[in-house]
Amino acid sequence: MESPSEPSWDFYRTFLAVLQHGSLSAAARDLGLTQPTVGRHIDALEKAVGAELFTRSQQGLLPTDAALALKPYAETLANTAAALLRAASGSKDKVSGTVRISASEVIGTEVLPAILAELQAKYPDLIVELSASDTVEDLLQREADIAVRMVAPAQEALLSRHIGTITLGLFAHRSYIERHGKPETREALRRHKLIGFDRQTAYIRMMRKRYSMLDGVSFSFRSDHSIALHNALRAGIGIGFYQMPLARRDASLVHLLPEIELSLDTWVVMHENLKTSPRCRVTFDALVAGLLTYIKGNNAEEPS
Amino acid sequence: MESPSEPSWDFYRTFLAVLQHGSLSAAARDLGLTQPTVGRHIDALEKAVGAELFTRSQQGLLPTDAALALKPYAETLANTAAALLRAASGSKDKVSGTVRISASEVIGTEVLPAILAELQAKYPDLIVELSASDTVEDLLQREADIAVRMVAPAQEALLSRHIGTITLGLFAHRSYIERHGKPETREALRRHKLIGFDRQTAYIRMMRKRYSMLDGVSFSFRSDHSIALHNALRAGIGIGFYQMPLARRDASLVHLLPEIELSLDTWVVMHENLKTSPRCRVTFDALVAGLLTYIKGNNAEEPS
DNA sequence: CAGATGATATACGTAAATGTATGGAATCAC
DNA sequence: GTGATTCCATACATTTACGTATATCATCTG
Repeated sequence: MESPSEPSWDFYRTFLAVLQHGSLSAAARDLGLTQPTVGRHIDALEKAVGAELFTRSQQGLLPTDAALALKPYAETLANTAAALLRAASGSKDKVSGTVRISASEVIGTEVLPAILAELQAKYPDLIVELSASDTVEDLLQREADIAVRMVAPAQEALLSRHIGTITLGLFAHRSYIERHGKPETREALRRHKLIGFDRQTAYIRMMRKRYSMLDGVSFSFRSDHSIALHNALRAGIGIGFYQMPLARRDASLVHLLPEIELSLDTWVVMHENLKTSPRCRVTFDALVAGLLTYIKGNNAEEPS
Repeated sequence: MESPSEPSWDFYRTFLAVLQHGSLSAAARDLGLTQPTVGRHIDALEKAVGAELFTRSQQGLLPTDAALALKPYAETLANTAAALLRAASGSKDKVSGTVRISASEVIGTEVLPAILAELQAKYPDLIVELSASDTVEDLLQREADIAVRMVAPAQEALLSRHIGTITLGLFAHRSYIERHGKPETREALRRHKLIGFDRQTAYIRMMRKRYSMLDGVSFSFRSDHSIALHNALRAGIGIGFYQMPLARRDASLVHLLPEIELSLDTWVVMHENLKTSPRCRVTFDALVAGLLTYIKGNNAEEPS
């Protein structure tokens, strides 16, 4: 069926490693191979697809357009291979093996650890991989098994559970208020230091839409890193949005202008095929339960 | 990073072949390997994932539950690898290489060949793979590059072009009318032989919804194969739905009860990443243009 | 019931893929 | 500028993986 015989699938793995590391040697180190072997793999793949994939130089390999065009396919292969191994890990009946979770930076770093700690205490053989990033990972491409999402799951073949809305309010650290005073009106905000987003990822663009009420306001501290923003706020650099349930845990944070409120609708999503897997099922349920109790903190209003 | 080193990706290919063919020997023939090699691959993979994948017997290998659970992953790998090779085929500027098209059986067998013949006459280096099936192939999983769909494309990351609606009417072959007479009312239909669908695939389920107006009617000839239905109708077995533009080509088909009409909304869909590929671009445009002229046949009503 | 066919498993020689070692060229540090 | 580092390329040795051949068993065929 194939004309001269399909190239080895291992070549794709090597190809991706070279693409990611930028050199034969670095790729070889990562793969546990040697540099000549990696070079041979690339040679063979180039001959198989009939195109130059890299322009060789002594400080590394520069990918050609053809190589960049193939990159997403190679990434899908890697994701799928990893997902296959995850699916194979652990036994069919017991809760064991690896499950990979994707969540936003804030949720992943501030909220999930406690939930997952409890889960792992209950199931000692369960291995959790947590990807805390504001770039949405694709469940259909098996980049993760379970995701906590702030956007409604549009795709079919995904099993999703609606959690509710996480409310965000304006907060500042006590030390900031002591130094700069407390803004009592929306207009007063313009005279304060505001903390906000920098780069535009898909996730942040969605956030910005909800922030539109403050369009005129300019941020004096920007970062595309949610955690950096959180730390800046807690360090007293300025005023920014903060998840209410999180703020309730930290008495040194002051709630400002309580009438300003944003809400993030939240879902837990899993690939349908995984619902028969005990470890995924159990993790899914734990995330749903944990996030529900987390959200409960929204209802109790904090006195300023 | 990996504990003892990831298994070779080639093992997954071998694994899938064994799963599909049901024996080491058959898989070996398909892959261009030998039976001992395939056996070693399976052994190695079983050891790597730590689970039995097949129960060996002398008349073949029976997949275990674990193997079946891994099958979809292996299939995705195969699809992606094939898509990568397709993407790599041909040069960047010229229209050459392979493009894989998915369409329904009727469209794929009756309509597309003419369109694609013209396309290939224009671009002799273009290789077309046509999958004519009523099971929807997933573009996100790279099972095909371009698809002709009868459902609105919900998923993002897909570039789609709306074609319009294909109208279907009730038809019978002239020979059938001569033998059984021509039904003039909807009630009269109950005394006639009707041709319709059998099994329920996702595609057919969607069709059935549109057929609901005829729910009470029972089909006297059923098949899950659209082409078989077409041929049965043309052979004078009975009355069935037929795409109007197709019926206009065959003078021996008689249009019955013209007030009964169904419509299939039609799209041409392609993965967004492929829009820079000349061969996909050109094929996409040709399909859009060809289907638009095909649909034009709807407007001119045929005298019964 | 005998023979053909097709399946897995094992033994063994060979070819292919990998690793080791070395050379040469570019970049960086001091 | 000189030494250290990092990279790719090449030559050579070795291990690994593959194919061939064969044995054995089950099933289908006449």
